[in-house]
Amino acid sequence: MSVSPSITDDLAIELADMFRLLGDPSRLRVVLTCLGAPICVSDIATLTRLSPSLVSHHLRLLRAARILRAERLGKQVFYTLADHHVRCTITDMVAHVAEPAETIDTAAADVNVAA
Amino acid sequence: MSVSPSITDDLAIELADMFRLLGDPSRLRVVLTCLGAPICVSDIATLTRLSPSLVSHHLRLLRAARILRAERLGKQVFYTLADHHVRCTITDMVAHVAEPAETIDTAAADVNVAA
DNA sequence: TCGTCATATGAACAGATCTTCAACTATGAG
DNA sequence: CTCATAGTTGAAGATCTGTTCATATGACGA
Repeated sequence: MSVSPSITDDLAIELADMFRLLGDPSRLRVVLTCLGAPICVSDIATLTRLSPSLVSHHLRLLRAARILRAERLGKQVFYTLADHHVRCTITDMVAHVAEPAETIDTAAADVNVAA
Repeated sequence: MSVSPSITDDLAIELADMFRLLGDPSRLRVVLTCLGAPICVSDIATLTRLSPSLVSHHLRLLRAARILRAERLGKQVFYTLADHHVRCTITDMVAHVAEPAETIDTAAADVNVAA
């Protein structure tokens, strides 16, 4: 249930890299645009109201992190989510921001600090 | 199933804020330290090998974003995850970085683009 | 081949942000 | 009250990062 008994620093860095990529509003909007059917760069730019250049810069980072996947069809390149874990991650975070009143955590009941 | 038909820019900004907070290695390590039982600031500092001052700075941001929750017991302040959505978010992202070979997405199967 | 559309890339600047250091508040013991 | 411990806060600086502009690549049609 818990993420892991002990998470190495390397994993923490890798994890942080992923979250950091989703942590920019413009770049996140690019990702959100790719939640549905595969979409080409110019359409992403139109929907997000970002310049094609900027979109391309962001797409390169998202591709490198395997958050998005690219596929060329003729002149256009279509982008989709690389795997469903990213979708779940975003869904969970949406649930978090959507429930401001929910502060009662079920887990971590007893205070048992080792040292 | 999908996150939402259309996500507003405000939500995107709010979402990005959350991800950005998890996007720093030091700050993420602070959060990871709080995955288990409530833990006090000095213990977080020891485990993460960060200065108490820096830990406190990070904790303030994480508290403000309702990622962590604080509770005072005597001189010490104990921190825990504010809700389970954050735990899920991290778990999903761990799954993402742990499975580099998984590039076949179950959703978004057919490429059905007009253009 | 040439021209055009779609996308990608590199350099450079402005703005944000992580970290440190010092000083400050709060709680409890003697 | 005084002291020590635990934690917080503010300012300042070095670093990183998002964005823009200009240029380059790739693909298709004439």
